[in-house]
Amino acid sequence: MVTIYDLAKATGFSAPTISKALNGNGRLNKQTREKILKAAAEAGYKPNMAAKSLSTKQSKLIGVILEDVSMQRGFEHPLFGGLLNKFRQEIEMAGYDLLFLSKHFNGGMSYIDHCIYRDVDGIIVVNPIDDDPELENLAKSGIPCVSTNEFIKGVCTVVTENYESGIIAAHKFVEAGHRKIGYLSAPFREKSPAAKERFEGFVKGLKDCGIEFNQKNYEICESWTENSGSEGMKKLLSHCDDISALFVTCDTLAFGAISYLNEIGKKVPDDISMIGFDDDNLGMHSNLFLSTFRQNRDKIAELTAEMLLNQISGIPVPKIVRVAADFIERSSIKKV
Amino acid sequence: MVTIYDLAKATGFSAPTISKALNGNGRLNKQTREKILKAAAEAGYKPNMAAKSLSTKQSKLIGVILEDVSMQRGFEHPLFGGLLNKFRQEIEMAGYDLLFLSKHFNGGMSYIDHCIYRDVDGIIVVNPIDDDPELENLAKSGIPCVSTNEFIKGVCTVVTENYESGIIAAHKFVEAGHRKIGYLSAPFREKSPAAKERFEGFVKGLKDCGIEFNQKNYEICESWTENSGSEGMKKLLSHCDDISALFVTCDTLAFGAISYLNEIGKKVPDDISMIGFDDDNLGMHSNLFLSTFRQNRDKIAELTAEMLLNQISGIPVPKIVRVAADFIERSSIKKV
DNA sequence: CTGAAAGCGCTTACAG
DNA sequence: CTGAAAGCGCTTACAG
Repeated sequence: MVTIYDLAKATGFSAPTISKALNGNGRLNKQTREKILKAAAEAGYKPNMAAKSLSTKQSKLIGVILEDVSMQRGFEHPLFGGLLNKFRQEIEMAGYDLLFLSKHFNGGMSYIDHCIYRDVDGIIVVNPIDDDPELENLAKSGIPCVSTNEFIKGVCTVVTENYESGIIAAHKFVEAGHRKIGYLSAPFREKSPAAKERFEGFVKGLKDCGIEFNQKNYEICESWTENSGSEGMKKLLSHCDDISALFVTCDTLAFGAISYLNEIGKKVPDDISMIGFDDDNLGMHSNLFLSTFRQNRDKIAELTAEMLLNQISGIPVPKIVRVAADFIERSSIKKV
Repeated sequence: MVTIYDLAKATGFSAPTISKALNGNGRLNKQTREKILKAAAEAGYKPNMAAKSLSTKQSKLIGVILEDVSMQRGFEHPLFGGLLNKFRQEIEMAGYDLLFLSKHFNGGMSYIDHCIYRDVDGIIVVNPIDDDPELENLAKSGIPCVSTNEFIKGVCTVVTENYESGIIAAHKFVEAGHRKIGYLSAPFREKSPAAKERFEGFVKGLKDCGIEFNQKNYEICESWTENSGSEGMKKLLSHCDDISALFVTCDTLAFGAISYLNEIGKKVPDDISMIGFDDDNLGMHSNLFLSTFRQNRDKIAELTAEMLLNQISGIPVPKIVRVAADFIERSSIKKV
């Protein structure tokens, strides 16, 4: 391992001068800089991050909170995996590495302790545990923090245009001639606006078309899993109108609903049209038939990275940024 | 931020003594230790990893190489995501964090440079770029290293029992009465034994049953994607016997093959029985009908973590450990 | 059992 | 433009 002292000896300059040359900051004679850079390259000098970190108080580490409690798929989650891939690319270009924050670390550290321990420069909350009280503490800790699709007090966030998507879904159904329309919802959560906003947008969209949403045609599933989609569908059918179309908060639930419908001999879209949300990979093999919304993972990741990096640099950032979802039309909507 | 010097001042002991108490190493008076620990807890002392790392030369960081070139799904890859979830849990209990190694870091660092920069204590190669020359350099670097399902010179590895699985697949088909059997393969790669071993096991399995595998019934796809599965299937059908059963190296290819078969009006398993490999999430919504093998992600992750941690501690580890895959019988095999 | 000294590799003011 | 001094927070021999 070659250090700046080796370079100092080799070039005849002092350690601080080597440091300046390497980091490109401060005034320095052009020739001096070049000589040092050349020596560094020849010697195969690699900076040591621990030393840098200790003296600068910057770890160049971004903490990630990704607790996939709702779907239990961890890295395999349909949205989070893709989002994180892109986010990682973005921050890597700026010299940052990802560090997954954990509560189970080293026999039960809190997120904050983990952050302090590793001196993370910033945090991205991709998917936390519902209403985890630790999150607001994180926000208060002063560590730059940004979330995706999650409202946390004091934390700026990038959120999909759920409301607008709901409106679009309603219009799609109405345009296809549907009038008796149902809604199968994921559970509402205070901090995660998806379920609520999609529903409200949907009701608004129907209203735009002169249709009052009928509460009889509404049901909330117990969680975000496929199974609860099946059960929710069963419950919904037990009290709803003879609906010809159904909007479902997410594809996972939609697939569960479809399974149940198939069980009782009903087909999508012949008997009931359907729109989901997420463009879940799981759907790729239903012969890509479920119309759905695809959250713009790349855009969300880019904006999140930008906002976090700006915060770290002390540049003010907006509290909320919205990103449109793309409607993906496939064959689950029947014209009537 | 409270440091060991603060604790030294508060308790009247010296910094080295504080350090000993905190780390539980070296001889120390029991009361002294207790007094210091109590003071540390009261003051809310958190160790600083950068400082620790600088003086001990241990970062408590495990580098991860995960370049999903073949399927391009990154974190969303069917096997790697799950494997990494579990691996992360294991090493976190030992106080290690994950650090994703990248070639694009900071404008193009090599893996090794990234490792040196962050001083990683060990490396797990989950899925590298095919025949990346950098890998052998990593092995030579002396940093403890372990791979999964990948043969790299000088690196110990945990591999699924591909050969044995191939045998099982053959037996399943034969037991169901099939005689004219085909094989649709992923491309062979020198370092990744999956495709080759599965095929060889399959041929052996047929032989066990007195059936000589007919090379006419064999085709290799161009990559691991669904599309190439469709194309491979098309090619296979252009020259094979009237096969009634087909083993496919992986589910992704199998799904592509099924798509093509459906296109030309053939059904699985009515017209052709099929077994895949991976228990890919993608399959969950084909109503879970494709029989397949599921690699034991948890076991692989546990063993990988154990081997890496042992290596870091200087404990010798075996070169290769094999883990059985579970055959998952669903409804894609028709009795004839 | 405990502490004084030195060091890990780098950077930050501050002089000159 | 360049360097001497000190410091980041912790640990490692080595004395005593």
